[in-house]
Amino acid sequence: MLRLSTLFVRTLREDPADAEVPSHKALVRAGYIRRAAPGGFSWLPLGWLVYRNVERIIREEMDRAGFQEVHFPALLPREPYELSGRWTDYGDNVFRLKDRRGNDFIMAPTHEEMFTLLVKDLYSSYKDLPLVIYQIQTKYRDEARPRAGLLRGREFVMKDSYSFDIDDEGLAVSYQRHRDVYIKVFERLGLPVVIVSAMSGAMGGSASEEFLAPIDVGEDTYVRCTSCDYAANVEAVRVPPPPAEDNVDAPPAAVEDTPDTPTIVTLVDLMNARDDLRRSDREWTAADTLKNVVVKLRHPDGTFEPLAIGVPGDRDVDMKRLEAAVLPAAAEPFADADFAAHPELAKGYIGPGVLGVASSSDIRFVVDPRVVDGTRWITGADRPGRHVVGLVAGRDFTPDGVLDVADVRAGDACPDCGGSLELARGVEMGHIFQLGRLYATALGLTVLGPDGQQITPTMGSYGIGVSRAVAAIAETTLDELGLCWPRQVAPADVHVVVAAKPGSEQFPAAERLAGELEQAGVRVLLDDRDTVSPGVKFKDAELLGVPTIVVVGRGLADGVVEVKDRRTGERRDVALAEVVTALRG
RNA sequence: CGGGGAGUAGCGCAGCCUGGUAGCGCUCCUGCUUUGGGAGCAGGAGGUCGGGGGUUCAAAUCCCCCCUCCCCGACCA
Repeated sequence: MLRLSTLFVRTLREDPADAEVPSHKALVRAGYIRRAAPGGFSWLPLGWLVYRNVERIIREEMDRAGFQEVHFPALLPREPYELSGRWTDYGDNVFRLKDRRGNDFIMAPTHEEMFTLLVKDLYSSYKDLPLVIYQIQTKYRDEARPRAGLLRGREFVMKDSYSFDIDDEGLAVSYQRHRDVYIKVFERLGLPVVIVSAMSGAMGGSASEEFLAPIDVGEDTYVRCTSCDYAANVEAVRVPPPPAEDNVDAPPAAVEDTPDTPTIVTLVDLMNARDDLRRSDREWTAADTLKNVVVKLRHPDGTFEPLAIGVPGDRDVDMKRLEAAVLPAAAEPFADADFAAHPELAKGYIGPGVLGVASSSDIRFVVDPRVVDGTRWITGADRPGRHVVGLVAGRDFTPDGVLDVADVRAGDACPDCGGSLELARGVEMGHIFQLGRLYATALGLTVLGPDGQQITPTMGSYGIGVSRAVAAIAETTLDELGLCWPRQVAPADVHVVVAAKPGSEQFPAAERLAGELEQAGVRVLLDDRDTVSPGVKFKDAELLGVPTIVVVGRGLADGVVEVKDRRTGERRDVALAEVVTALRG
C-alpha cells in the first residue's frame, strides 16, 4: 500500500517554468518525474509505477505472441557500426566515448547491428527461422534539441524487435503479427493511435506503418481521408496525378517580358493586369505557374548535387517530404554562392529551358506529379524579367522524373478514393517496417537453405516508445485538474482520502478500508496525512490522477464513504460494508 | 546549428534601465489555532544572484567570454 504520509513525492502548486507541453507540466507538478539532465529525467516512485505498468503490458503482449526478450549492453564497440556504415552515418546524433586504451565506443542509439550479429552468432540453418527477438532498453541519442519532457529526450526507453525470415512471405507474416500485437498493446495502454503509412526511407523494404498518438504538440504531421480510411504520414502521401492532357496542338509557347516579377505573386498580378496576357475565361492564379525550386543534395559520400524541383506555383516544396524522398541524401538550400556557380540559373526566373532532358545544363529536373504531359504552364524563361507562357509539359520540355514533395494541404484529394484529406499532428508511438536484407547483407548474416545454398534472411524492425508512451498517455488523458490515468497504467486503482480531523474515527476507518481493499487485490494509495487540510488532499488526489477516489469523511457517521470517478467527476455514497465489493472490479 | 526569450532560496517571480543593506508569494521548520476544496496568527530556516573575466571605492545591476533552460526553425523515435 502506498501512503502519502511517507511516499517520496512532492506536488507543486504551480507549473514548472521550464515545461511547456501539458503532460510535461503535469508529470512534474504531480511529482512523477524530475528533470535531471538536458533531455534526461529521473523517475520518482509514482512515475516509476506507471512506467513499469506500461513496460509490463508491452512485455506481456510480446511474450504472448511468442517473441523472446534479450538484453544488450548500452555501451557498444565501434566495429559493428563500422560494418553497417552507421559509425559515420549517425554523425553527431550519437554519444561517443573512448575507453582507457583509446578504443571507440558509442552509447547505443539503436541495436539493429547487435540483433543481426547475435543471430549470425547462433543460427546457421533456415530451419531455425522464423525468429523474433526483442529488447526493452534505454537508447541514447545526442538530440540537437530535446523538448517536450519525456516526449523527446536524449535518453529514452524503447521496445525494439526484429524478425528474421527466409523470404518475403515470411516477412509479411512477421510484420502482420507485429501489427496485430501493436494494436492490442495500444488498446491495453489506453492510448488512442492512428495507423498511418510511412516512408521506409533509406532503410529499403516496402511496407512501413507508424502508430501515431493524435497529440497537438506532436512533431509528425499526418493526413486522414474524411471519406475513406486512408491515413498517411505527410512524408508518405502520394499525390494522385491528374490524367494526361492532349495539348500538342495548343498555341506555341511565347516568351514575354515580365519585368520585376521574381515571385509568383508579382508574376500573377502582372499577368492579370496586362490586357495582352489576360485570360478570357478567368483570372490567372498561382496554380497556373510552374515554380522551379533549386536545392542542393548532400550525398552520404560527401558530394553535392544540385536538384531542380518544379511544383505548381501555389505550392511550396515541403522540406520534410523532400528529405524523406531523397534519403539517404540530405537537402540543403541553394545559397547565393551556389547560384554564382551556376550562371545558367536566373534566380526567380528559372525555367525548363535549361533543365530537364536535352537541356543545356546537367542539373537534374524533377517535377510534381501534377505536372503531367499536356499541362500548360507559365514559368521562368531563364533570363531576368522574362517568363514563358503556355509551355506544354511533354511537348516543350521533358523533366528527368517525378518527385512528390510539394506541401500537402487540408482539402487535397485522397489518393485512394478522391475524397478530401484533413491534416493532424501526432507523436510517433510505434513504427513497424519491413527492413529487408540491408543489415543482414552488411553484417554477413546467412543461413543454409534446404538446397544447401546460403540464404540471406530478410528482416523486419518494430519499435515502440516506452518512456514516450507514459507522456503520451498523460497527454491524451489529462484535464484541467491534473493527470487522469487509465486504470491499467495508473500507479494505483483507488486513492483513499481521509477528510477529517487528526485523531478522528475516519483515520482508523480509512486504514481498515484500505487494508481490506488491498486484501481484495485492489491497489491502494492512502492519503493518511494528518497535517494537511482536506482541500489539499482533494487537489492532490485530482492532480495525481488515480482513477477512483474514495473519501472517508463526514459520511462515515452514516456508515458511507464517497466514491468519486476521477475522469467524470461523478460521485456517489457507498455503504462502508459494500465498498470492497463495489471496487473490486 | 540559425532566430527569439530567460537564468535571483526547493517552486513561481520582483529587483537590473538609473551600481551602494537581496526581496515577495508558495514550500520547509517551531508554537498555538484550524480540518469537506491548495487554512489563520506568531516566530524561524534557506540564496557563491548560472560560470569566468573586466570596469569601479563599491556589481544581481555596467562591459566581454562561456554554460544552461524554454520557444520557433533545421534534425530526429
